Amino acid sequence: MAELYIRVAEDENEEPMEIPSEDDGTVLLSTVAAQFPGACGLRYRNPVSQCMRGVRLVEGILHAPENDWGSLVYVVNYPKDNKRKMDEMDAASAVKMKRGIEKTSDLIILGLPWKTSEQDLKDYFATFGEVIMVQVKRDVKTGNSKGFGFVRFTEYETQSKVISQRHMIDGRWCDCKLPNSKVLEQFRCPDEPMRSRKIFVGRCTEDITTDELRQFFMQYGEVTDVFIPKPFRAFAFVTFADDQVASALCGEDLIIKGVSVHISNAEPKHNNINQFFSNFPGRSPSLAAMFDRTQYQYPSSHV
DNA sequence: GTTGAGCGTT
Repeated sequence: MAELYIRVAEDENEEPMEIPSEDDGTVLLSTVAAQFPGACGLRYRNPVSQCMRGVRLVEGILHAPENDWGSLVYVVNYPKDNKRKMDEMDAASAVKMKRGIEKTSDLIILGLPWKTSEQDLKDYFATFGEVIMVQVKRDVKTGNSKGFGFVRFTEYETQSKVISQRHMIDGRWCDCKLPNSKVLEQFRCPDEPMRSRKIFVGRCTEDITTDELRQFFMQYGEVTDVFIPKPFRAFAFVTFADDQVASALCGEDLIIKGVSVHISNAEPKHNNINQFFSNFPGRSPSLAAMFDRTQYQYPSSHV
């Protein structure tokens, strides 16, 4: 079935290097990157059409075309360009390309019946468009639903439609909204440099390993470190070679192994507007947003 | 074993 090694080169005309595959026939992007630092994927020339084709990449795992790598030579992709050395602007724009102009967010679903399951949610919301994540928040001890959950769609249009109306789910009216955390982030200045190469990955589940985090985040840029505190505390740190990659990811919700993790600055504890305003019951998002903006009118050297 | 406004085990 699967070959032990596949042939990979920086360029179609260069001498290929043999790279080992996994037992299931897939190839880890990290294995490719071990030989070609900064690699973010593979492509190959389709012998029939003579066009270049991309190799499927899912969460750091490269999948053989038609279940067989064959003896083709696979060419390494680098972020944005074929250039091994990307400049700083390219690093940031490569990430921005990935998230698009109108990015989708997790939506909070309020008012769920206690009995509603994740499958129920998926079945219901799939009638609006492709669903990539659903969660029902539960009591960790009892497993009982807390009556709210989250959903994420592929298409921004689907998200807009879902927000615009009420939803009858299992006999109760429910509301879908942007979570408060997102409302504040909307006003975050995306070009504000962070100067840190390290990101905080919140809402991790215990089954996500350092290897999986590394393989997942490699698609955005070269990963130099992954740290998961022990004992388990539901978060991790990932460090990139390039601070602009880290900066561009901040505020994102990314889906790893079906769970929505939240990316933020790695050292926000003392300077977190979100937490500051969450101390006020009846807090005003617009007030928070104004405060947020004033933060960015000052040079960040004193922060 | 209950409940019905909220905000996701930093």
